[in-house]
Amino acid sequence: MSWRDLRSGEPRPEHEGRTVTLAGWAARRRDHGGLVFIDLRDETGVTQLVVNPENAPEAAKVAHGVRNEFVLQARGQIVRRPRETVNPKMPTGEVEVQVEELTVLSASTPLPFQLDEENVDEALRMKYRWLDLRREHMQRNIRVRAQLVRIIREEMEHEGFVDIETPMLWKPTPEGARDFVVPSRLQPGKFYALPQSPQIAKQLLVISGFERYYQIARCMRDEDPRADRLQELTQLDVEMAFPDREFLFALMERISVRIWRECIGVELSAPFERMTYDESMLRFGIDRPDLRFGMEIQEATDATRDSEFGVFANAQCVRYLAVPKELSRTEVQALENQAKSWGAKGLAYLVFRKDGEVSSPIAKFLSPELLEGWREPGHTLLFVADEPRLVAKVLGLLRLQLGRDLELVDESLWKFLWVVDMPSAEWDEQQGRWIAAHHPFTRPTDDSIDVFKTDPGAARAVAYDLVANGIELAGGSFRIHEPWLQQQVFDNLGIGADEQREKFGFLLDALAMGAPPHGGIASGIDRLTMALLNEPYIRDTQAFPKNQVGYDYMTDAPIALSDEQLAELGLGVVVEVDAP
RNA sequence: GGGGGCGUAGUUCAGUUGGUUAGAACGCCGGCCUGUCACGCCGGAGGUCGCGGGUUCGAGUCCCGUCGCUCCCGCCA
Repeated sequence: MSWRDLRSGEPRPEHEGRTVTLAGWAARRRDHGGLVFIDLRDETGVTQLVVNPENAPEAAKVAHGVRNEFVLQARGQIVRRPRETVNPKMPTGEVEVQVEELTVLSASTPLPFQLDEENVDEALRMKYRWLDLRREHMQRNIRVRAQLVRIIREEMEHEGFVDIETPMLWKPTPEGARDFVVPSRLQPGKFYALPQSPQIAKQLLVISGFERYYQIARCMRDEDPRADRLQELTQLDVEMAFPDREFLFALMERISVRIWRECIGVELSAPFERMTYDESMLRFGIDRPDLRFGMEIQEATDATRDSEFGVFANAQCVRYLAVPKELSRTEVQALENQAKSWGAKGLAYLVFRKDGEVSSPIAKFLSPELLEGWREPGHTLLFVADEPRLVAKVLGLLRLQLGRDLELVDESLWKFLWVVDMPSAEWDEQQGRWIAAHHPFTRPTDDSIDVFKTDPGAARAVAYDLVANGIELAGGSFRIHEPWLQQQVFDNLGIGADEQREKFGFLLDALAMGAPPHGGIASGIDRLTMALLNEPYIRDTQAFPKNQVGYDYMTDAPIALSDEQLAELGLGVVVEVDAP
């Protein structure tokens, strides 16, 4: 049977006189005792039903009993509304349906929250996600996400990339993020891992002769979620043989331009700007700079080397932000607390007041020439003195926070850029060793291969990130295709020969059997949607997200397993935890 | 693991210096209503103020603890 021959967003004056059947949800009922109006909603829009007891007494009886979110089917005639009752606010506002038959296809209990309510507690929204998703805002997010994936697929297919699925059950790897592990019934006591990314699989596919691979891939990482990152994510995963960085950049730029144009009607200018990692860290204190506002980090290490202020004179690095506001002591105090929570030991400041005065507890330690050089009336200089990486981090975070708080950010802008010449390795404070900055398969630049031995921090990789408005949208690299080089990089990272064999033997074997030069890029679909729609929370780009501790309000997952299930898997639970 | 914020009807919130029976709006229930579109009008139900302890004649309010959520740092190759 046919449920409807017209959808709720469609009725127009040209349909006048047609008898149609509509079906959808009762968004709102206005019951006048006699006449009843019902706004019928489906995914295409809303149409007003009018039920008149004089014409349709049975339908009127049904209509009186309709409540919010009942699912209805209505048969009736499309009529032009009397001129004074036209509703210009709705696309179908010139017409309405005079209902002859009204059927309740499905009732609804009273709702835990109203669909048009704002600021509803997120836990409640998640518990009743099927209601939450009915809201216009969420419908838009999920649909735009689908649209963006469609554009990506079109572009990838157009360039001859082949869509290949890779396993969800893979080998646990201690490098990188924590794995979600999966026990095995047929192999008791052994475990798979859910993929953090299809990184090795896609390299193997290119080695297999699929010169251009792509996948819209699900990835899982057992790390703490944030507003902009979740344990489960979806990424566009790309790999190609005989890689060409310019080709990959142009491809991603083409995809970005189409997405911004077709989804939100914004025209991006490509090619995107490029900036080296070092420059980004120096000027913005972060590897994904937000270029929508200035207030760049300023260098003061040499200038303060001989100052009488011991903190400056003795510090490895002194840098500052020139904040375009005379901050109060209270404001500076709050910022200092913030800075301390990020690891700074303190926050020195100079306020250049508009009246020409300088107010600062440290001014007396600084030479008049220095102060004159910095003088900028109406500004507050915020200094951090420490080792360079910490200085960059703290000032970078302060810059972002002040950019938001002082509304320095021009929200109308879209500032895309490529960050290039990424470092090869990073010092891991906790482990006390160098670890791969991107991943251990990333290709060092030719002259970095030897540099690593003497100065690991200076070694660069053929790696790049795509950044928009301070959000990392994509990241990729060229990979190592020579077994000897891969072994050497493993060596450099302190992964011994036995460990290499045990964890990555299959990769080393594959590299030894005709592996072409290859490289690629990956782009988080959730993050992309978030950036595109200016959504503050990445959760609202997924249909069924989990909360900050990985809990699913709707299904109650994760749950404890029964003793039988555990026994079958050969598992025992050591730590008893209460259900959330 | 650490720091900040929040927790009061179904929902969103208010609740003064600690002081009568904890309020409003929306939603829900009943009644009236034939041109509304956030329909309107009348009436009603609905609360362990997250939980536990303390101070006090008296605690939603103050103190301590705890739980939960959220934002951030760590972590996220």
